[in-house]
Amino acid sequence: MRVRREKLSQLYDLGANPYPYGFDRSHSAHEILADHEQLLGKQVSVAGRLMSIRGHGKVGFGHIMDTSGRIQIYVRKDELPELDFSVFKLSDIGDIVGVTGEVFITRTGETTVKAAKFELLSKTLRPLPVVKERGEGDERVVYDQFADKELRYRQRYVDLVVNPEVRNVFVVRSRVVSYMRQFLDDLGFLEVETPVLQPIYGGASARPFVTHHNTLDMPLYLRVADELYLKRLIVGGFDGVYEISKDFRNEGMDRFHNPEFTMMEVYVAYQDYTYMMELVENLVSSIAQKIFGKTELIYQGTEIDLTPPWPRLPLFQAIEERVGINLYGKNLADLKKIASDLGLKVEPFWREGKLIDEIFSEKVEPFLIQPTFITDYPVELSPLAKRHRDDPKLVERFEPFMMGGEIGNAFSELNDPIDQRDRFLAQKKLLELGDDEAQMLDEDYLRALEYGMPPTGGLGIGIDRLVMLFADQPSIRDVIFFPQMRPEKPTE
RNA sequence: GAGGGUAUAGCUCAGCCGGUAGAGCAGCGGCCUUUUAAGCCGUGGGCCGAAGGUUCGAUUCCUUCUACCCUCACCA
Repeated sequence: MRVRREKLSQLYDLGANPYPYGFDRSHSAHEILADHEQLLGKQVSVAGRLMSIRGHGKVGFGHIMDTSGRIQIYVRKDELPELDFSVFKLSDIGDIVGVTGEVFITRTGETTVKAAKFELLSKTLRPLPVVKERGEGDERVVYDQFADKELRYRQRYVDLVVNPEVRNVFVVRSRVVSYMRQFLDDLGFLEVETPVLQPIYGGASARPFVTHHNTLDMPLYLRVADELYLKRLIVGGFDGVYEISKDFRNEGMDRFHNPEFTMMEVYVAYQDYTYMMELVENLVSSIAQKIFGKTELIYQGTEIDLTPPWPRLPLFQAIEERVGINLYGKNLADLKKIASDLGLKVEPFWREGKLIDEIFSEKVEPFLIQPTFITDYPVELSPLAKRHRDDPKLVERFEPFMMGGEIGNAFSELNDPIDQRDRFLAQKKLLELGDDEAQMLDEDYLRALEYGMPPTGGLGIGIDRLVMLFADQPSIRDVIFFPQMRPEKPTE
């Protein structure tokens, strides 16, 4: 770094401005490579980060990288102003530069810009980890990777510069969200925003983050879900609303969980959960269609076929197929015995719903690789879902599973205010029993339901997990720019 | 929370059975007017994660701590 600062003052001495105000680009690197036949001999301007330098005395080569890709540049002492050549000589890998000159093809056949002007656009003071590559495609060997995962997550800006495939993950992420938005807009749904800071949290079983508002002198919770506010908007008369936003859950972190994560929730009046199933499979498969041009993809070496319709499998049937026991109607003692016979560590305070859920997550979920809707959950697991039309012990709920994990949650929304109050009261009991994830009773939400909510289908989809699928990434940290980390130790 | 792993140069890593460190790349200086992991010559660079212990002597063995990674648990 000291050396770079010296170079900086040398640049000032030469009369060069290491931090100018702009640069007019005529082409991106990719455009020049793609159009090189038309552009041969023509003047172009490109700008980007200098990723390699090969000096040869009075000549030099280098590659500059912009968002679109890399292009080689060629600098000859006798073909550009003396100042520019001196500036080139003082350049380091990582510097941001602009080059103007004509396109030609080198002896070795690479399309290259021969500099008539070489301008420094921003001098770097920290050395960039240098990645060198040799070969193409499968033969490609990368040297000196910026490989330390911790550093890559902490200094994502460096990761993005040095590891181009990382940038692509986030391009995919952006496209997934944008196609999703387009899909929902095309259905005529309204994108809305609801409070992140909530006096009462609800809509999911999860521990919240708590904060405090000074003026009102009251605790506020960061939302764990958007659900209850979006349904208030359905009460208010919108036929379809959706929100794409961050939710916050004060829970553990692993490759499927980050304390803040992105959720899409959509609510549609006059529809039920069967409509939402079709919506999910059409939404996901159409995103695949737009990204890959087909509805199959490879995730971590396994082919996943997203072509609708996806199988619908009732929860109890799914368990029975895997475990060989039908858990429906079993009492608490039976369930405990079955669970421990299956090798699960049973906690004494678990109730029927929790036991069924545990058996399912342990024995069935990991095997749900291909997209599958698991349907019809026990009522005690789902305080906001409407009872099943054929069986009051179940609710009309489904979760889409794939890659051995859940990517969403949906139901026919409970709009009976009296039943809803009873469910809240049951949750309250759980809360008192020590279940710190049980939901709070929300009087205002009940009041909204008492004003009448139409039959409604609702759905939440975990965007991060969907992006993991589409970008073929093994961890949620790989699809979040700045995943949560412990604070850095104050060094330096 | 439990178990395992890792921590050595800017980066990636080597360093056996204890004798205070090495490679490639990057850096710096030089030569080189079509190179592409450019080449050639030269050169600087390390509190071997922290603290303690064993020992004549610790990067190496032991303990503790810290950070990160992985697996499990928790968390749908």
